Amino acid sequence: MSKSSLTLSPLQTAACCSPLQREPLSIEQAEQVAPLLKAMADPVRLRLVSLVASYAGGEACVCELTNAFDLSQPTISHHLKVLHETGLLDRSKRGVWVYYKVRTEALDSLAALIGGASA
Amino acid sequence: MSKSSLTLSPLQTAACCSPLQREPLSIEQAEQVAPLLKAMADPVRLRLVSLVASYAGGEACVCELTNAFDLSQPTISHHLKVLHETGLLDRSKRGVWVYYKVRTEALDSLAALIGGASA
DNA sequence: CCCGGACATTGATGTCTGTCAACATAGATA
DNA sequence: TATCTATGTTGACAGACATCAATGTCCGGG
Repeated sequence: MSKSSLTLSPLQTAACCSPLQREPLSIEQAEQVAPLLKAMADPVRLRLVSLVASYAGGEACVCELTNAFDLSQPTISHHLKVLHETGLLDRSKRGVWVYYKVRTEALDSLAALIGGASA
Repeated sequence: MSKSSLTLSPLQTAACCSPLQREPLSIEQAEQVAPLLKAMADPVRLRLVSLVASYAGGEACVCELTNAFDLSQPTISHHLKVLHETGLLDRSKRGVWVYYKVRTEALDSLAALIGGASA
């Protein structure tokens, strides 16, 4: 388990490169960024991210999120895990509840990479 | 899947909604945007997009792109098809060659949706 | 100390996807 | 027309993924 290539935060991956349209991505850069986009490339996870962001303080507990979907609790838990492992959501446990929070910097870095033609 | 929901251009999908972090995506919005992200959520396609953008005039012919990868020509053709069908690349045939071009507006819309910096 | 609720993990399953080899098509040229 | 080259299409297959039911874990209250 080579930690070195797996412990990259989204800021290190998405923010590593100049915008897509500015200069070609290297193979390695592309392979680092792709998982981030893959994590967002799911309707449920897209809604999860936007839902979490809409809650007070940009935080939501799993129970609230689970209720917003017509999916089983393990499925939601799985999606949240994906979003957390890619660094798009932060996780904090308070008592019995687990709260997820959007990592704004991560999303901003991704956006800058994709669209930042003028940035 | 009904056809009516598949004929939406990326500008109609990504540009349809306010930024992710601003207001929760509806189920339909999420299902329209996800394919766009899915199209970009592949290392090869990411590099294809950035490569195309880097060529003169933001255009590149398939032969040039194929040479840049260690993949078969049908595979590259497949990826280009995906990117074209989602509206991320424009296609134009000139003589024997086919040129692909980045649709900047599409990428910008996506970026705006994710990062919500520029509204 | 046990029980119930909140969340995660596991194992199974059906579907999607990236890839290639083989074949098809279209345009230029002799 | 015959042929070569550039590109797209098809069929097949292995690996990835979304989902659920069942089970496990952690914690607070009785």
